[in-house]
Amino acid sequence: MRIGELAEACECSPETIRYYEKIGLLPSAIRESNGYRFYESSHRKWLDFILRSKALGFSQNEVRRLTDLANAPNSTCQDVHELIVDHIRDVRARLGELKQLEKSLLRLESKCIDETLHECPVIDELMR
Amino acid sequence: MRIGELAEACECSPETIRYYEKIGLLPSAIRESNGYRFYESSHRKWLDFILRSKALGFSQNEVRRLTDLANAPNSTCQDVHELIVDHIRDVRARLGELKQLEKSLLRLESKCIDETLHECPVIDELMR
DNA sequence: CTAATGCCTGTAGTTACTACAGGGTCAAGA
DNA sequence: TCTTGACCCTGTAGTAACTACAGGCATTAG
Repeated sequence: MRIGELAEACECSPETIRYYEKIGLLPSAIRESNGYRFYESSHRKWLDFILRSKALGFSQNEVRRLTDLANAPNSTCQDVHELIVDHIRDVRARLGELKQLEKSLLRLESKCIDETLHECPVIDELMR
Repeated sequence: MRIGELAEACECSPETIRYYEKIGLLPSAIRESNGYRFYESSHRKWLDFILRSKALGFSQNEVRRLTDLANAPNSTCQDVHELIVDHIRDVRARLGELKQLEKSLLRLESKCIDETLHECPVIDELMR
């Protein structure tokens, strides 16, 4: 299949596919005689793998490590486990920050009532 | 004070200050005869305002809207309130996504046990 | 006098793409 | 036969929000 079909099948854009190839995340496509990229089902699997990993919040770098692990015959499941545990820690850290943020914002919001700006308590507090 | 002092006082880098000036978020500094930037306490207040807003997760664009509101004499506190409510909605959306992510990752992680990669259930699932 | 700071401008790099510009390819319709 | 439209190609620039130089003055302490 060509890039447009693959893009539709995986629900991403052709630009994204070309980009992943360029940065070496996706193996290069074979070329038709006219220069068009040609893909087989293995490419689709690979791209799906990448997109699913991204959907789980893994960065490009982490996805690269995952694909490397998937390809290395002498790596262990333990390595994958570590990657996931690290990532869960990151996600939890971000969750904590966001919860804190939500609390601060709610406190700020509760101070905000319909008045003229000159007495706006939010601006006052931010300005201190 | 000079840029280094201001940076220390506000706990950010001189580069960040120059950057904020460049994009028009922070009013331009007066220059000493040698070309060095010179700041007064009003600049410090302004920079603090920006940094506090950022700490609350507001984007540059939102911070700009906040500073505009703080400067416009005929705007109402209602406008500020709207900005905050919008932002709270964003934060909550991100919180929801992250929680979902955490759940998926934990499910994945629970499948991961110490085995050789050939049977790694995580890779299998991502590859499908 | 010189070395160490601190300051200046301007550019490039970061992440993960997206959006062109300017061109080639190919099948179907007038 | 010609042209129109839908694809495809490469390469570059833009996004957010900075950070990190490179290359060069200014000032001050020893």
